[in-house]
Amino acid sequence: MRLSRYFLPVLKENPAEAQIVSHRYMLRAGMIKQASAGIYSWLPMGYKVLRRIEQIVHEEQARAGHLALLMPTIQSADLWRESGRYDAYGEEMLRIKDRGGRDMLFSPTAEELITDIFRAHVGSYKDLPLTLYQIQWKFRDETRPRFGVMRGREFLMKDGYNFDVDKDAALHAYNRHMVSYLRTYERMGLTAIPMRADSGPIGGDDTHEFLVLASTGESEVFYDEAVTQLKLGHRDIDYTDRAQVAAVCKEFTTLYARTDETHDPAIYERDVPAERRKVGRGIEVGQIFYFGTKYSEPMGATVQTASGEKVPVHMGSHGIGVSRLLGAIIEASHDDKGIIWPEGVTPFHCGIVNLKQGDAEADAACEAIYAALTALGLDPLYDDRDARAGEKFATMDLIGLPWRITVGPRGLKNGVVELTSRRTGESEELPPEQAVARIAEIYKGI
RNA sequence: CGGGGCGUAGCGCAGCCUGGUAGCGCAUCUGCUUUGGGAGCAGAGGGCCGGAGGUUCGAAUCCUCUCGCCCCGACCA
Repeated sequence: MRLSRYFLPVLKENPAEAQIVSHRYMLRAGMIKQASAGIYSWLPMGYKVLRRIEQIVHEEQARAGHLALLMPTIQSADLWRESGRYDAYGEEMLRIKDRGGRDMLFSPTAEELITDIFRAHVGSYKDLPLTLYQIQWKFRDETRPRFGVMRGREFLMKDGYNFDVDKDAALHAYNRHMVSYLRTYERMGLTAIPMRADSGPIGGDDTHEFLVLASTGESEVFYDEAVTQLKLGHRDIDYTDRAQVAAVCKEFTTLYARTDETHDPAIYERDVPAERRKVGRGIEVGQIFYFGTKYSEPMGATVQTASGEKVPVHMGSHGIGVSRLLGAIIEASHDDKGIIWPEGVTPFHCGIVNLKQGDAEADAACEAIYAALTALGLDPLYDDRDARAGEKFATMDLIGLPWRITVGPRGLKNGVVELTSRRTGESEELPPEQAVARIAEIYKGI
């Protein structure tokens, strides 16, 4: 993409309403525009990152054997009356009447609808296990939306639902989700720690929240410092292997890590050596639940077992806050100049800064680098504006592309361009072809 | 939902107390000069001051109502 042809309305000054860094930078980098309280338009660059995050979520869900589908945002109240949640959910649910006076709602979550789909089409234990998920907009009419996309009223969420024949199988689904989530967050450059949590209105016995440590987080967290060192890495995982998946979960949930809701000082002090006890704040970027037959029983979602008996299926639900992740990633990765995108989610793989637009040699060198990167399947952003170097650098720093190739007459005289890491600020001079090769190398396998 | 605050040009703000026909910086457009970290000079365009009533000869400014947004707290898969 050429910046002169792109829509990137960057702001030089901080918008008054933005209090936290991710909100400020998302507005300043031209990623979002507020439409009303807690509701945002996603401008091209914000939308690009959003889609990138979605894609990672999809890929990791597919790897775990889960199936994508899409359910409507507007749902009939009838199903919600059946589960009893139409009255129980409260003011957070946006209620609407259609022209026929029928009660409708904007879905805050989809247990009812997915259960309805399941009971209509599945009747045998042979069809299990089954895990269906979607990435769809949700609406929760929060009394006080804030922090930009971190706590909006409308937000994009991945919500998944597993259906299993018994509790053991459902707990395997739970574990499978935990592992797939760990991998998902790691690919985005995040350290998200699973913490034992409260089940809240969804109900159920087992639930973990995934927290990204950040000083602006809404939850207070207590943890063993060693938990932040755990890494899934590229290890091979067979998601159908119950023992292997359970072992990974054990590895990641044995060390103490809890939110203030479930924090137990006695256990904390008993199990965590004093020098490793950490108290901080975290951003909740996902949660997984096992809730058994809470919805399948009242809604009649049953399967026949091998012995011909009809039993309610065991279910769980699993969410990732996709739009919130943008905020969380920025909170976890920025400096005083702007965003620093991890390679896994960056909107463009690298920036090309032409220091002297209009100079025949510099223009030609930039075009050649642009073409070479594009030919390799990479997506560069070429700042071809007729602007001064300082402005181009400031823009690149703000929007946070992890790598920058700087091209100017001075370097070209010696046959070199500059390759700069946004994260470390370190620069290296090398011939254009080598710079291109280095970028290609960096993104191999990401 | 309780408490506090703010709506004036695309963004950031001043003017309001003490009514007299709207201003600054950045951005935008034109021209010239510049060109390795948000350039300089000269010129130009852009706002019925959130909305509706009221007081007044006259309202951005005073009064009433209303809408929107932000902050702290409560709330929150």
